Amino acid sequence: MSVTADATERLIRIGEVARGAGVSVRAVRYYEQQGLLTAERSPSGQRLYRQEAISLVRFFQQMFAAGLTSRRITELLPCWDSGHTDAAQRAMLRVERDRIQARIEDLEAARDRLDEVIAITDTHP
Amino acid sequence: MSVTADATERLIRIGEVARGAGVSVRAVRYYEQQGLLTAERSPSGQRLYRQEAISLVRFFQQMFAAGLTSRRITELLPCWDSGHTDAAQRAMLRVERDRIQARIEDLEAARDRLDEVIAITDTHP
DNA sequence: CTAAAACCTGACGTTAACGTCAGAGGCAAG
DNA sequence: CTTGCCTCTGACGTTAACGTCAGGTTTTAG
Repeated sequence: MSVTADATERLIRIGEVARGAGVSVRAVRYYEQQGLLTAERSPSGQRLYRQEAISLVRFFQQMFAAGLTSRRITELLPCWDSGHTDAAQRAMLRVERDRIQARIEDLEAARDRLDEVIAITDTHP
Repeated sequence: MSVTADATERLIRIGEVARGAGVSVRAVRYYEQQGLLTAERSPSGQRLYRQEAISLVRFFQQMFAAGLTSRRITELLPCWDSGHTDAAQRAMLRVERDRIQARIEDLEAARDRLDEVIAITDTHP
């Protein structure tokens, strides 16, 4: 599962990446601008992506949803872009994991709070 | 547990509310501006709050953390401000509860994703 | 009485992840 | 060849919950 380009791989344009991942074309360009995604260019200047880009964008969306910033994601990209990680990166991974876990617990508390209100308003309309 | 003011209740100023709830004074003023919180005024114009305001602000924070907007919170306030709720409000409560639940599941998926990466980078440094 | 601390009302600044618009070029079909 | 869709590069607009600063009044501690 090499990450390096295969000369025979079919390259796709930005619209196909966007549709495939369920985001806007603008978003894909934004990811490139933030250093999350790189693309080759056709002679005329159009961006050309490998298939992998689609799942990568989906992954970005998932991390965004989890509250990570594009900056943080950029810093953590080497962790699965290559097998090479240092201690600092592994530490950052755990920090983010724990941050997500904490947010989950906050949300569960909020949900339980709303459940109480719902129970009261249902019994007591 | 009436919500109406008790003439003998000790009123507090905005700073005490902010410290008590762990937010900024600016935030408390913002909540008033958004219609989340009301205050009496002293003759000189200073805001005076009942003790209840502190737990109310804490509750706002919890709902903000859960992704509710101040607008949504305003719409749902009658659900526990008074015992009087209509069907539309109870429906909104459930919509928000389900939204939170969905976010929890998204975050759990993101957390599990990071756990995988952590496992790999730990075994495979 | 005085100085510090707290409060007041505007009103502009911040941040992140895009949306949206303008103007111009590129590409497959008929 | 031209029609229609896709893509390009700027560059300004959006949103939510405040931060922050200015300039002035009020309350409190000593």
